[in-house]
Amino acid sequence: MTTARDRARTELTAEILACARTQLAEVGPASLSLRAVARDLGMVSSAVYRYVASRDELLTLLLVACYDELGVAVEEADALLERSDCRGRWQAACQRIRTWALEHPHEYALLYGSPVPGYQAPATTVEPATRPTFVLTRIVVDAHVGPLSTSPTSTRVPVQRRGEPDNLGAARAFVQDDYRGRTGTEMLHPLDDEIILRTLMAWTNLFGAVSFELFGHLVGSMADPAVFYSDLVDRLADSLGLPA
Amino acid sequence: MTTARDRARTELTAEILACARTQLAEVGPASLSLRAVARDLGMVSSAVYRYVASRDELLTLLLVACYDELGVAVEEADALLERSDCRGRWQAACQRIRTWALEHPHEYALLYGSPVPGYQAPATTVEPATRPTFVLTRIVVDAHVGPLSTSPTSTRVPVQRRGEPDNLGAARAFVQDDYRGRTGTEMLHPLDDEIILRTLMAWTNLFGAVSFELFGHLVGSMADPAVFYSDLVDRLADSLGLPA
DNA sequence: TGTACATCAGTGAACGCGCGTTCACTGATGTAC
DNA sequence: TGTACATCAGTGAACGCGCGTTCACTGATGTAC
Repeated sequence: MTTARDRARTELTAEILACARTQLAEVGPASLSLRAVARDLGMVSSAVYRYVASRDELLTLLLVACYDELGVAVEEADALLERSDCRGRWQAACQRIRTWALEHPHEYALLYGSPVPGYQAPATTVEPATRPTFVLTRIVVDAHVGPLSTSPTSTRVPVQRRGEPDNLGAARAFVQDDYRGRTGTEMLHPLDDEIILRTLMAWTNLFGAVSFELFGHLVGSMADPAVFYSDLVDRLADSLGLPA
Repeated sequence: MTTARDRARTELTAEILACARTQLAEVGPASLSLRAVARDLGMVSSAVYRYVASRDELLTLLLVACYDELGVAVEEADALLERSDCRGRWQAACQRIRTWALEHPHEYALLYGSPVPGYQAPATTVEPATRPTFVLTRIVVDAHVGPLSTSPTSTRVPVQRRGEPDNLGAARAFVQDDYRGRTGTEMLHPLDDEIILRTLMAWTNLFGAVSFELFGHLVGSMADPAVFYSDLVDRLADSLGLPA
């Protein structure tokens, strides 16, 4: 049975998180303070400890919340397009990453900027962190080996050569696990290592470009970062073999 | 005339900077404190103000020092190879960026991570910041339009089309200014916009990959980030048309 | 339905710590005659 | 060369601020008989 206390508790926990989100958006992750959150909510600082064990736990909650928010945003952008329109989906997802970052610079910095000093993210954050990335990989999978693919066997030369240590095993397993989880079946033929590698390159390039723009490194190098980013997204789509 | 006071002053200023560098390397930019520097040097905290106007000025000095250090490291790595060996130089420069970052994670975070809360970098830092990047662009210039180039006219289609706003003007001007500064002459024919754009993409990709590795985002995606990075560097060299 | 007890939210004070910056002062190092 | 003055390095105390976390306590909300 859910009592009034229970309801108040879940409500206040939510309020604390919301207030911390506002804080984060205003001052950034490093300056986030439990006391400030308490002040904003009109409580005494020690009262917050009824809801959150420590500042680090609050940071963890924020980390998860932000990864989820970005993940949802990218998923929704992807879902607006026809499933078969892989290039459109790619563009939408990539653009959403950038717009979300520009709308939430401090949150983006928490997720993809320098680690917060003295804070170690626990394992809880690993799964939410994969969420935005999986949207990208799914689009690539759909284009190449998914139900949408018209070219079941790839003509590209895999990067993985006999005798070389397997550097991409983890990424391959990730993609396959996700596919199994979504479809309930195994992938008919695995994604080329060549495509996996290009996806990883595209992934680092996208976030690298967004970080550079957000952290001010593109100033003086180009007139409009948006134009550069769109170009980048298209060229990455080309390199990933996404049909136009 | 240089008095004993003068010598002591320049020495102590250097010691303060060195101590701040050590501090930075240990605790990161956000936790850097004037008082801690003073403590380490055995002075009282207010004494530091004889040498440095404020914490922000100290941060600026560090920013410049680190950009210079990385710049020198990359320049030296580049200089070890034959000037005509553009691909080798590219590999050496790119690898040096990564190794420097791994050796100096907190310094790298100061340069390329989240902005320090409450700190605005002044214009003084702009020029040192270009130093590592220029090494990369010079290699590309040498390969395409410099004295080493054997193909004076490019066959690539420029990105810039009539009627489109000129997004890469700043980058083009930068490259030309640098060339003029180095050689005293104008470039015979300008670098293709296509190549400029690819250089910018490569640039964001390199630092994106290094940041992702350093900030923990590659964990679980690959076995060995070094292998991935080497692969990335080679592929970028390909895309930039650097001869093998 | 009413009473006795247990649970828990929130208070207020305190601990111990750190920070950047200012300011009046001492004493040593320089400079000008 | 010696004296009078100016410059400047470094001291020590203080201001005012913020932080995370603990703890004994009050009072309201729940629960069990």
